[in-house]
This record gives sequence, C-alpha cells and structure tokens, in this order.
Amino acid sequence: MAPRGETRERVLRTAAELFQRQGYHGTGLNQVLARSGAPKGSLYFHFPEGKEQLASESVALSGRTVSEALAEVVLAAPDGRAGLAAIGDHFARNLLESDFGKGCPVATVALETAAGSETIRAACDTAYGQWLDGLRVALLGWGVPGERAEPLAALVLSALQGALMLARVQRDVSVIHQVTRQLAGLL
Amino acid sequence: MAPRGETRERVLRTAAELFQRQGYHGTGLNQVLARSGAPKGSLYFHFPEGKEQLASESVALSGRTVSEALAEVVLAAPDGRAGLAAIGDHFARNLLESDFGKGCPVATVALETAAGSETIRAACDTAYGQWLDGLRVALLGWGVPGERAEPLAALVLSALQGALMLARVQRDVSVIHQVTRQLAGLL
DNA sequence: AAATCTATAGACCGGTCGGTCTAGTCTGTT
DNA sequence: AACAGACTAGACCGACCGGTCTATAGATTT
Repeated sequence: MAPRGETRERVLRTAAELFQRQGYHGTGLNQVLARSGAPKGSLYFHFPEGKEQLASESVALSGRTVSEALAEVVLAAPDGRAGLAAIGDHFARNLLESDFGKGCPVATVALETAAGSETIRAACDTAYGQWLDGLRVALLGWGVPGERAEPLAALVLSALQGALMLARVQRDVSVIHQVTRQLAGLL
Repeated sequence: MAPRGETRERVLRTAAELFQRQGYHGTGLNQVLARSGAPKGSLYFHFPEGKEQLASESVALSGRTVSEALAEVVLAAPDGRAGLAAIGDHFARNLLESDFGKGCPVATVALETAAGSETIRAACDTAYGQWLDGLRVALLGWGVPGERAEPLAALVLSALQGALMLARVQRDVSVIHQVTRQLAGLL
C-alpha cells in the first residue's frame, strides 16, 4: 500500500493537470483515476464531496503554485519592465512546452463553473485574489505610486489572462509578449 | 412543419446561448434539442458533422453578432475614451442582465476546445480576428497612430477578455470599468 | 397522380458519466 | 493476539452522452 497521504496528493496533482488541460466538464473522474492509478474508493474517501471538491482543491493548489512561481520571478527581476517580461515568458514557455495544452490552470474551470458551482467559483476567486495581491505588492516594489498599484494590478492580470487565452486560440505566443511589452510601458 | 430554414436557425441560436452559458462539454445536445423543440433527426440533417459543427457555427454566429454590436457602439462614440467605456458597459450589462451567466460567447468554448478540436479552435480564431480588426480600425478613427493601432487593439481585446472573466468569477462588474478606464488613458 | 426531395420525428445504440456500496487490506494501539 | 481506524479495491448503478437509423410527413416537380 502507498504511504499515508501519498494517494491523495497524487490524485490531486493529476486532477489539477487534467482540469488545466481539458477543463471541468471535459475531464472525467475515471480518467483522473486511470492516470493516477487510484481506485474509485480512494477518491471518494479523500474527496467525499466528489468532483466539485476535487476541482476546488485543484484550483486552490494551482493558485498556490502560480503564486509561488510569480513571487520567484518578481523577486529576481531588477525592475518592472523585466518583471513583466519574465511573467510573460513564464506563461509562454508553459504554453509552448505543452504544445498549447496548458494555459491558465484556473481560467477554463472558472469560466465553465462560475455560474454553476458556488464552491468552485469561490476557489477561483480566491486564487485570482492571491495573484492580484502579489501583483499589487510587486508593482509597489517597482515604484508604482500607492494609489495606482491596485487598479494597475487588475489591468495587468486581466491583460495577461486575455493574452494567454488569445495565444492558445492563435497557437502563437507572440500576443503575450506584445501585451506585456505595452504593460511595461505603463510603469 | 416549420418554414424552410427556420429550424436550423432556432437550433443554432439556442446552441449559441447554451455554449455561451455552459461551455462546450457542459452543454448536451439533448438539452439544445429540448430547448429549441427540434428532434434529433433534424439536428443531424442540418449539422451532419454533429456537435463540433454546431459549436463551430455557434461561435461564428456569436462572432458576427459581437462584431456588429461593437461596430454600432464604436460609431456612436465621439472619442476613444467614450468608445472604450461604451464597450465595457455593453459587456457589463450583458453580465448583469444574465446574473453573470453570459460572459464572452467565445472564450469558454475557446479554452475548452483549443487543444482538442482544430475545427472549433479555427472558428474561435476567426471570431477574435474579426474583433481585433474592428478594434484596430476604431482606434485609427480615434486618432491612434497607424503603427500603434494593431498592438493596442491586441492589448485592449486581451484586457477586456480578462476583465470579463474576472468579473464573472468575482460576481462584480467593477473590474471591467476599472480596466476600460485605464485603457482609455492610453489613447 | 406519381415520384422525388426536404425535413421532421423519435426510438434506439453502445459507451461513459458521477456516484454508491461492500469487501478486503493494511497500520498502529492495547 | 485482538481490535479499530485508515485506506484501498473495484463491481455496480441509473442517468445521460453523442450519434445512427428507419419511418414518415409535407412540399415540389414531372
């Protein structure tokens, strides 16, 4: 038998990746189980509220992961221009490495479930809230005046999310760089 | 029997709205048929390639509809600031009137199917291409220099798409206005 | 009126969905 | 050794999925 807690982790990570690639309704529990090697009983033991709980926790996990990656990138950037470019590069690389399969790990699920599941919507809201806060702090660090930081963070996150989606649809990451370059010009 | 071509139209319109609200995988053909009152045989008579064709044509229809609405709004706007505000208002109103059910009619389907169905991805790409072009022309009309119009159109569309998604997740349209106000400042 | 074409009508198909249930197998405690 | 709780294992369920098929009704042509 696998070590304590190991199965839950593996199922959650597998689910997070599949939700990112295929969305909520496009991902079947049987697929998650087949890929993670767990039986159905384990899934409903660890996630008694079923698919909704699995998706909520997947979104939360992805939210934390991106937050951490964002923080790393931001800390390593000498200024805002470089920071925004690095964030764009990060997402663009993920896109290219997965043949445009892995976009934003939250967006697809968010759009699919925002109106249908309050639980998942709240998880997505929390994730985006974390990113907004991280961006706001980063902007302050880059010399953006205090009263400009919050709206600018919203603009940056919106534009990034939109560009990430356009890039998937166009199968071309150049729109990401085009957008981050213009955002950098605002600092 | 219904007049010629009337059933096809009704099915297509119903499908477009359901895809907009629930996405591709979240919308069942039986649901489309029940709501439009058409039998299954009619669906596969008018859309012999099935669900993919129905989604592609729905996206194309929504693309045209939004293009036209965009053109109207743009023509009525005295300047760029007013134009961007009007575009934001348009989407925000749709969101509020549908209790945050109807966001971008293309985005959800686009994210769900970009990697899985080349046909649908191409339809989404075409729709966004039309919007980009419409925006580029509008920006030119508002005095944006020629070489700035294309990248700025990409930024505006990206930011709008992102803001529209954030607004659904937050169940609050204010981020849309926050974003369009800042975009207007760029003109 | 016969034939033909367009479109409707819905029963039916195998497969998959999310979810439940019971049985069994570990591990740590006493 | 006996027991309890944690966890695995997968058969099984009704519902629904997208898609196919045959039959038929209405309009159009000959």
